Amino acid sequence: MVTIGDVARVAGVSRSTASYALSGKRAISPEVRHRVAAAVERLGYTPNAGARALATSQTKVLGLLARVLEDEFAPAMMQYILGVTDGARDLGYDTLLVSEEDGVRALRRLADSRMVDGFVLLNVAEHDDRLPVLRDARQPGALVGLPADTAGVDVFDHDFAAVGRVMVDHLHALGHRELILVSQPEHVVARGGAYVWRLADAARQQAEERGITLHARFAASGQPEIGRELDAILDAHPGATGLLLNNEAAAAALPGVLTERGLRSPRDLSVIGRYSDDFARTFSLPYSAIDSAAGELGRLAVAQLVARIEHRLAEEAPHVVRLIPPVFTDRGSTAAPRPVS
Amino acid sequence: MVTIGDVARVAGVSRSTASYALSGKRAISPEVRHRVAAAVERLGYTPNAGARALATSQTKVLGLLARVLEDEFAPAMMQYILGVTDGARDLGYDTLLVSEEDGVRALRRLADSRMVDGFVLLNVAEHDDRLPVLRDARQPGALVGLPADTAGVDVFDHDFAAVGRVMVDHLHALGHRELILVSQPEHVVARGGAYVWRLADAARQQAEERGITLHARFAASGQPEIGRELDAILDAHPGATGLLLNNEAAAAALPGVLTERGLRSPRDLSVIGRYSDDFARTFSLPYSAIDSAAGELGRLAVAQLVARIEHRLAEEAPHVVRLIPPVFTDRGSTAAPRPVS
DNA sequence: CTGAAAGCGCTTACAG
DNA sequence: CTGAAAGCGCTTACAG
Repeated sequence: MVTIGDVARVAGVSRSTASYALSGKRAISPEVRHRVAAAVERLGYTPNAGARALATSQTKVLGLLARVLEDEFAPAMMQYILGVTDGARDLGYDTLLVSEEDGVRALRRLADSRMVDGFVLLNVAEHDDRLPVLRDARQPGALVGLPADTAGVDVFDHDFAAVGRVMVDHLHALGHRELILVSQPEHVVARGGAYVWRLADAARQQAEERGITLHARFAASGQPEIGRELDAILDAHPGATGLLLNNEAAAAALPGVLTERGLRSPRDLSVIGRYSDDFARTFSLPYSAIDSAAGELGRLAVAQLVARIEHRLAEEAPHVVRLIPPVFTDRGSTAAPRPVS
Repeated sequence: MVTIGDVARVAGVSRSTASYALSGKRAISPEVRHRVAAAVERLGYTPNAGARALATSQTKVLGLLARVLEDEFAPAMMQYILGVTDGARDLGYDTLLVSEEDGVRALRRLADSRMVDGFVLLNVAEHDDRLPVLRDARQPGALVGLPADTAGVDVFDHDFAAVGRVMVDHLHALGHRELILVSQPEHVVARGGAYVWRLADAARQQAEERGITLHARFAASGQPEIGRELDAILDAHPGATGLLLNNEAAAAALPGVLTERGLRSPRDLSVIGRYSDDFARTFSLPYSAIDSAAGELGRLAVAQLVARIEHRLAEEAPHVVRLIPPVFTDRGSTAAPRPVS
């Protein structure tokens, strides 16, 4: 293995000079700098990451803690992860991805062994058991997902409350007076998916303020249950003219359900979903939908985290809670309700 | 930070003894072993990963090189990644995930800086530019995806040729004599997705052997193009009674297309797809399909890689090329073709 | 502008 | 069964 000692010897300088020439941390004569650069080039030198980490207490690695809840659709996490890994690389960091069941253990292991300079937590729950450990760690952390207690961490998430309000307002403005909201399965919520509540509560409150009816329901995250459940939900609320879907599986199942019932959207039913353009395009989800870019959230979290790691933030800079606003993509699945016959 | 020196002092032994007590690499008196364990417990000691890596030349980290081709559906990669990260953890390794555009650079960086003990490459192309670099690296590598030249690496992939044969045979046995195969977009293939060819070639050959007709077509990876293209393809081959889909977007778009045309599966058209149960469930893909578990592939690759890293394989143990067989999931979308009227 | 030396926190021959 | 010491490959005060 070629070390900085080899570089120094070939360049005819001391190891410290070689090191400084590479880091640029002190003035070096142009002549020496070139000799060192040539030696590096000739020998194909790359610093040993472990040695550097030991000497500097910096690993240039970020820990990314993913978390797959039961019944959650894991692939949906990919966009967040790519946002983090790409964002990290742009800032000079690599990313250690951890998916193990026991996030607390993983966090402790990476923190205590000094494998990473900071953490990004994905899929953060309302009362996430990883948070106390993160606050104890010497490395800073940024979250994707809004917990109840945001002390000591930087937080980034979609503004789910705004999503709920936008959904309701959009249909209300078109003249709808009775809506159904289909959320993700209740036990996903129970496991910590507070975002489901944030959206539902805001929708309910907005409906109340507008003086319209909102039926809020949970539903399965896949076939065959979701098809039957949608049918039952539509049966139960024959007066509803608008359907809000916070559940990708429901959006995918709905076209078939409507066809079976002889219904068409938006003629018989206005529909607004919540899913990414990417999913809509690949899986033919045909409804107008609200989303905000997942990758952007990952990048934001990383940028803030790296700023803290590198102390480009004042030591006491307040932690941020940043909720990014929803974006509405119109696919023509909403219209004024049909006049009551 | 608490170091092994602290542990040694508290336990009243030398640092080497403390180290040996922890590693178990030499006999230690029970008494001393307990004192060391107690000290570790009391101080909350965890070895510094960088220091250990420097001393042992082992990082206990695997490099995972993902690669997202243009127009590929990134989330589909998630299952492979989770197979790798979970598999690695079970064997005592962490995973550094790299998604950067320039895989060659990334590979070189991780290899030369000694950040990882081995590599897993995802989405390996027929002539993958990362392979020469991997062969030059001192760390071993395992691939998910079958390249043209498999020298010096362990290879794991789906048996796409078998998938093609199974698809054709299944419909041939039911009495079909004219089939259509819809593959992924041609430029995905051009970028290295040789698996598309492997499936298509095998299907074509099998059709020939069976004496039946197979029309092979490429199609878009999403809406709105895919819907129109499916329509055009069906228009072009009115005599076809069976449809083979190596394209998730096509499977998602087909129900709507068939409904529009007043057709039903399997009555008017037998359909076999290729996608995971997970996708089928979440996105209401209704067709019988062939797949093999992506996560398993990731785990297999990691297991073999770790065996090499830890020299549990004879130094000259031949590299493996392992193709895992397809599994058919029947969703009732195939039947005998209707008698010609 | 440059060099000799100490130190980061481990592991592991070497010696007893 | 245990300890003193060297060494892994860097960086960075200290000295000139």
